[in-house]
Amino acid sequence: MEDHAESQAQAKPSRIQQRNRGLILEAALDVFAQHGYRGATLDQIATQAGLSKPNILYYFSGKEDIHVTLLNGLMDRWLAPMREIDPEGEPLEELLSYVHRKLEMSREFPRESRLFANEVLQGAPRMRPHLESVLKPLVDRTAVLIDGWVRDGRLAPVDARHLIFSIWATTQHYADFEAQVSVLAGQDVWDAARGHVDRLFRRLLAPDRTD
Amino acid sequence: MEDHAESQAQAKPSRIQQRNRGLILEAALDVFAQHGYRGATLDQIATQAGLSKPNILYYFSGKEDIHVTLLNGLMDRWLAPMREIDPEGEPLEELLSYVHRKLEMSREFPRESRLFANEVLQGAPRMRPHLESVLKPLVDRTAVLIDGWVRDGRLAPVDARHLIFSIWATTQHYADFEAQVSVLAGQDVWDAARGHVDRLFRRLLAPDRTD
DNA sequence: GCGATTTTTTACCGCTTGGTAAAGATACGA
DNA sequence: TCGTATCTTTACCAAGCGGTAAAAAATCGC
Repeated sequence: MEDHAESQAQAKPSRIQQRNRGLILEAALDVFAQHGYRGATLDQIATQAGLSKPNILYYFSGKEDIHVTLLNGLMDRWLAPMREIDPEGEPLEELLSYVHRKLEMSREFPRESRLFANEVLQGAPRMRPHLESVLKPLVDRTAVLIDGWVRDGRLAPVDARHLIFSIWATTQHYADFEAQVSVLAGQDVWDAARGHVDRLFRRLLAPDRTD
Repeated sequence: MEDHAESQAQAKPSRIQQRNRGLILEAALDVFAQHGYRGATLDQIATQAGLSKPNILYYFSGKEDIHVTLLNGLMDRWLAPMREIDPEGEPLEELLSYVHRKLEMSREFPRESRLFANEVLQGAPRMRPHLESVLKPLVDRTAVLIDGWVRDGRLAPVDARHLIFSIWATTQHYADFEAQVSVLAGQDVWDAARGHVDRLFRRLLAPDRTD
């Protein structure tokens, strides 16, 4: 317990600690995404991670700790596409790029999408503070940006917040409702999805040419 | 046990049976929609229904029985808006009416929406047969109808199946992700939502005037 | 190599879960 | 009113849950 820095939590996680915490979070992502918070069990997570249950509780203080660690850690990656919208860019292109980045995230990280979906579906009991403190400011800022673009006539009139909802809904749908989509869609789901959402939002947002 | 009709399951549910099965299903809808299948408990359902747990198991053979009864019973109501699309109607109006009916369902029956969302999110383990046998034929039929409209130039070109996904995604989003929407949206969410989705799909679907 | 620390395992615990047995209460037809 | 069928309650499990204590094992600084 001879810390160099006083009143500081343990500073340097060992190699083993890093590796095992990683294994646990990876396994927990799988299990939570598939069964939701209450449906997931520590035994499942432990088995999937290749560790024993008490060993997991050596690295995390409990089930909830694992869950919020996952959620908070994912938030940044999840919101990155929106942060990348360039206020100086061409409005239509910026928003369409955002749509495509979001769709790509659904394709590459469906578990993360389902983890959030599960949490929000159940009322976001463990994430609401984050929604208020992180998501809301970002959305507010983006909405102001979009409103400005609309006011300048560089985008067709649109409700910025509901536009954002639509983008989230349509893109995340392919990850969250994959069980349904796979029953109903043909092959090349993602190709068709890219073409469809591009067309959908292009037609919505392209300003009517009045020249 | 003196049945008139032989080899028939009990034909006439008594008043009490009807009432209590109804109470149970109503309570279970609440609980399942909020916590998902594994997160829900029979005790919660029993308390909410005002009955004892063993009494609930007198009317249903188990937790799963309640769940599939709910799901199957809801399927019809849930798919009704799509069935109401009139092949003889004006394409754009028919599809926009469908969108509005769907949005109205999200507003009026958010629990039902979340129940389905939970089930599909988890891979539709208890509903996949229904998806294949009921949902898929209906969607196939509707897609053929839409394809025809597009071929006749009465709708702008669109991938029928992905159009349907978009309609589901955008409208159900307001029910399924209400916890998020309520943090981010202003007042009059539903008014704004109606205007937004109408505009979104009108611009997507309205054929380009080439006269 | 050795003492101290970190990591892992074994053996549990109290509680909740879905579900059951069987007695008791209630409703109902004759 | 009485017997029978329906309904409800009480008292329980066995299994699974999240979590803990403490000893054993592995690791690491020296």
